[in-house]
Amino acid sequence: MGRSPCCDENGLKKGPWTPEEDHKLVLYIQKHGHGSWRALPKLAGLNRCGKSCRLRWTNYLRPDIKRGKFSPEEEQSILHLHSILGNKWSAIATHLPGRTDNEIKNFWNTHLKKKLIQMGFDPMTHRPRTDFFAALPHLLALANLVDHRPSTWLVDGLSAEAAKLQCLQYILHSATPPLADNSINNLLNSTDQSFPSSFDSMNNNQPLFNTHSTEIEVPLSYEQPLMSNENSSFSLFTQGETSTPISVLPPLTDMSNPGDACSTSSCGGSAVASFWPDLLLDDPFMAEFV
DNA sequence: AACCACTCCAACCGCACACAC
DNA sequence: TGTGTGTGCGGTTGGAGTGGT
Repeated sequence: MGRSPCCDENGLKKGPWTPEEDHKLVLYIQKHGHGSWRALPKLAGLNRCGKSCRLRWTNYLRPDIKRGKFSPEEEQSILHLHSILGNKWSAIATHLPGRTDNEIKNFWNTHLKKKLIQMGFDPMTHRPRTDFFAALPHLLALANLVDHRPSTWLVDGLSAEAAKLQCLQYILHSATPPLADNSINNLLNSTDQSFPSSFDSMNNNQPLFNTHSTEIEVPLSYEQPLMSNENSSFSLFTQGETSTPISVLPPLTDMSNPGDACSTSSCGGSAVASFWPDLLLDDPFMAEFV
């Protein structure tokens, strides 16, 4: 099972195709079909390898290829299919008539992937990013809230330490459900190209994640401006399937620029660790975070 | 006008798999 | 079963195009 040597052969032309080459290839395939790609170049009078001919035909010269910008519907389809299939470009292409896998791949890499990253989503999982630096400002903000919260704000029977742990669990857990496609598309279709981060949603006192459903809720601020401060309380923290509220946090008012959290020395490991109970530090996985 | 940085996409590369012998 | 060939696929790259200074 060796590699095809066709592209390694000397004397074969590489690089951009000329109109004459295109014409020869189209003429030959229209007349004879492509048959064996390896044999085709010689038969068609082309100084190219078969692989190059196949690529040129399937990605550019095929008569059923649709060219031009991707429509919003196509964009939505790609997002949906990618969330299911991953980087299976050829499989995605079969659902988009007239589009090639290469075209879809390029569109993904140059547009959609960047949009998702800009929005704070992992383009591979379609979930909010859970890496340390993305999660850290959440952790710091919530840890601060709990630390400075009067005890009456906590549900009876739960210590502040337990609440902190549940905060962390909530943050990490809330990132696990797949992002609903309509949520992604609502974000992508937003006229504001500077997509808000999850912190913006927190500034507007809107929960980014709905803990009672498997879908992530699109904050109202993404779709329409908030009319007032109604619904200003932070969402209930729930614990697994019991959905038992463990605390209700008031609006976040001290996060005018939470993204700056990592630019200060307070971002250091020891400072972060001081917020969390020792049991977190004992856990090898959690120790990675603190 | 010249230069630079950045974007975009056509084309290439190399791996994996199916199949024939 | 092992080997060679043909093809498909996903990742990567080079250069043309574009916009900013």
